[in-house]
Amino acid sequence: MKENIQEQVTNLIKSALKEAGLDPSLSEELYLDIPAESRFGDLSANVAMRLAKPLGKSPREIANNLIAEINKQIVKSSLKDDIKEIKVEGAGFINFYFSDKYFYEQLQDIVKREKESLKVNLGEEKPVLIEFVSANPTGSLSVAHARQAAVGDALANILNFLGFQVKREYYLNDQGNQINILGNSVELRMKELAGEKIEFPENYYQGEYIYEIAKQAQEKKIATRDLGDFSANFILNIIKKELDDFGVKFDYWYSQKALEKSDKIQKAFEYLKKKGFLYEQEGALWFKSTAFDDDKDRVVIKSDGSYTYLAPDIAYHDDKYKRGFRWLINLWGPDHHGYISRLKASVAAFGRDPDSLAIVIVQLATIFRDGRPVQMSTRRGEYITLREVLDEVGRDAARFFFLMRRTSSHLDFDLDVAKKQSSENPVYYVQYAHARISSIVRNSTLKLNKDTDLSVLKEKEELALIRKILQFSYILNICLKTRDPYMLTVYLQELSETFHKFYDLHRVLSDDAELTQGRLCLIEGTRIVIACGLDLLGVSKPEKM
RNA sequence: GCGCCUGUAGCUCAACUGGAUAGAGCGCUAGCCUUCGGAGCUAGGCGUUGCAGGUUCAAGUCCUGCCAGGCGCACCA
Repeated sequence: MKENIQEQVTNLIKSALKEAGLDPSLSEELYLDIPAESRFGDLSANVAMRLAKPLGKSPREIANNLIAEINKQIVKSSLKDDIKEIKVEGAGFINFYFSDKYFYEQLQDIVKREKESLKVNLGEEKPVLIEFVSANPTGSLSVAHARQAAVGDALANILNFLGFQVKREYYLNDQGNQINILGNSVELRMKELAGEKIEFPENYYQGEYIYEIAKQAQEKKIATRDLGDFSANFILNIIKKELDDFGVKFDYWYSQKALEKSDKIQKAFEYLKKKGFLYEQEGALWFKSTAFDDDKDRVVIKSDGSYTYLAPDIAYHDDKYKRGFRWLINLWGPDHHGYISRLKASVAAFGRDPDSLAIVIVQLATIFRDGRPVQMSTRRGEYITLREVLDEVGRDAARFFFLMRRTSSHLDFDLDVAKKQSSENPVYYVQYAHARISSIVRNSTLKLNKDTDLSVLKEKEELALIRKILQFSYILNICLKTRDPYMLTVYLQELSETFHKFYDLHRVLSDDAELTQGRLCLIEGTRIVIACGLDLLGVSKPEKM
């Protein structure tokens, strides 16, 4: 693929600034974006407006001077044939209009090299560990976990596509209080099943599935002290199956129990002690997180000698870096946001850049059925599970819906809409575009000729479609910057819409062989991009529906 | 009380690092099937962007205050 045209244009503007005798540092203000409407060109620069004040000149005057300079330079550059026109518009925007030739070349490249042509290497093989879901193995995954799974997996796919070396990890909380309570819950249910009269505490696990585990434990004659592990393992297998059916595969399952058995926590503490970040007070051991922007210091070893949750977590994150990862991404629920500063503090205490740990807070989703929110109560063990959503709407709709809103925003998930097979349902809308294109290509008597002359594509809708196709990598870039795959779902809907509009006005298959060939390439290019986007989201791309 | 998130059309949401006339879908109304998949397309109106100030050439976006909602503030995990 050619050097990114945005970079080239940026460089062009920078050197024009220099030639115009302007302070090069002013170009720091420079930025380009793709205008919302194509009537403002394909790329738009706002430098002139940024420079108006420091230079004491009007933005349009500056813009005109810059354009004159750019025009001089462009003749010598490789952009000569790619840019058709540069205009000052509005308050002083410098708008670049790409040539049709540029569009045809790019489209041809996509049709020929398919997915490979869409890749942009931004990650430079940087090893990234993305940790998500990490739910305690004490019950089925909830919709909150489901959303994290969808977001984490799609984000991992996107980063991988952009050239990062991504691994997915699930931190397994297989030891501690919750597991003990789980074991006790099962023990009590076993007694109940055996006919004993019991009183079941409120903080025990209330769900029906505890009976099922109790039955199994009875049959297998599990010793009482092993009930916690047995139950956790039993549930873990359920979770693994749920994730598998959701299409999410983890590279690593990191056991907290194994971590605590190792000497990693002691080693980490020794280091922190040496650096003076640990101290004793009131019989407990404290981590001096206030040295790194935390509100207060945090206990790591309680006065009864046991670890707090933070202790293994400090060692765990130290270990992530020691395993060679240079960028850590954690997906957490909103209830954990107060935990961010102390974990980042621990990263900083090891002398690492706290920004190399990114915490993405995944907001909750509310499930709607028949137009009303479905009430949940974790206390009674009543909550909508990933399994139920999967059974009800299927994997594709579930994954797409969980990604449809910005990750940091609350999401309303309407089960009734997710089940609909109409334009109301965005998943079907996008998949339908893919299936429709597949069908046309299948029905064509002419075989797709990837070398055909694309300059037959002159209609407004055809060029609009190419323009949209070419925005794909720009969109992935936004996903990277925002660490959020959601923009891709918006883009795929827009791309599908642009395609449907084209389709409605123009016939692909006609008596005109050259036009037919050109349009076959156009829709095939569209299909390749949609397919690639759906792959990244973990949604299937049907050729027939 | 302190901290984080949210507040945009009747509803669900967009608006990418501040950028051009704040956009989509649903719902409502009226159209488009002898043609490649109608699971599609076209047209119609819906706004004091919670309120009040401020910064800026430019504010839904940034800052301050207030109002409303959600979440968090453990020697729980």
